[in-house]
Amino acid sequence: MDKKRSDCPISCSLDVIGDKWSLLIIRDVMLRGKMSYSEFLKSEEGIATNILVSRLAILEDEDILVREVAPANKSKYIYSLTQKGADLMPVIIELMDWGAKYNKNCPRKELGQKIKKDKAAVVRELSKVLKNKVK
Amino acid sequence: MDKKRSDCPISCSLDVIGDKWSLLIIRDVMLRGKMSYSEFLKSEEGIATNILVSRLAILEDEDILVREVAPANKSKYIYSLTQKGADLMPVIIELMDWGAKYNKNCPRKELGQKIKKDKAAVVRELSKVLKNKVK
DNA sequence: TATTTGTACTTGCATTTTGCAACAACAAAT
DNA sequence: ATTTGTTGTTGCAAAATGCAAGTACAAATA
Repeated sequence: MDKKRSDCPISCSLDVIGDKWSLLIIRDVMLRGKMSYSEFLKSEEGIATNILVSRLAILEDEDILVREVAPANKSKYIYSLTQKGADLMPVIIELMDWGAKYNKNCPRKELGQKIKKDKAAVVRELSKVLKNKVK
Repeated sequence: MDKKRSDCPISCSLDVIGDKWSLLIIRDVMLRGKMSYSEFLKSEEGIATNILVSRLAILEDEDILVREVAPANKSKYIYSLTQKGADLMPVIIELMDWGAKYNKNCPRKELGQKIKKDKAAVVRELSKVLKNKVK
């Protein structure tokens, strides 16, 4: 890890995930069931290959993601959330809520609607789901 | 604003505040009562002057902060949160909680303890407080 | 067996952002 | 008249990002 700018917990969090890409990878794993390099590459935002490699390495190094060889295909890797990674879920949910509220071109889909109606319930349910997937 | 990478609300949020500095400025205004360029400069993370100027301009442009001439001193500016800026509070709280949970050198202070005990209450109370300060 | 496809990268280079240090404009205070 | 405080600007170096092409190697296909 880079050296920290301060001991403020917000600053510490941003030291790790304060960029335009890391949380999109987390989103893909957490909410879209994506698990591999090639799936992340396909996301509509269009991350570059070198950035993706670099971010995956950082996220693994920070114990946010875990990398394992795919059982079905030895030349494939599978990325999963750790508990630390899963604990970013509320951050993701809040970013989604704020983004949907202030961007006209971001229509709320099922999850967005549910968040607007009862955010706490969404967080509770997702927390349960993720707990069973965590590595 | 830059052009958006996608219509995903998370991606849209990160387009605006997905960097290492913006949310620290918001933190200073939201939680530390800071209101001016020179106060932001003093924060322990040590933001550079050109970055600070650039971020303040973006945050103002995005209607997250409002800049006004200080009543007491015409050569001073005062930055305040808009409702859109204040609505970032839950994001900040979640980042604080996550950062405190996973960084040993980030001891929870009063607010951190309160968040750990009853996050929803903190969000509710802060939301009330901020509503009275919003420009 | 030879070739193609899929998957996960690496490399090189241009562009953009960040970091650092010094300097500038201007009002208020001394 | 000079100093201090406040909000910047400028120049340059370093780091991060973006883009395009190439590589390594296992699995699938012909």
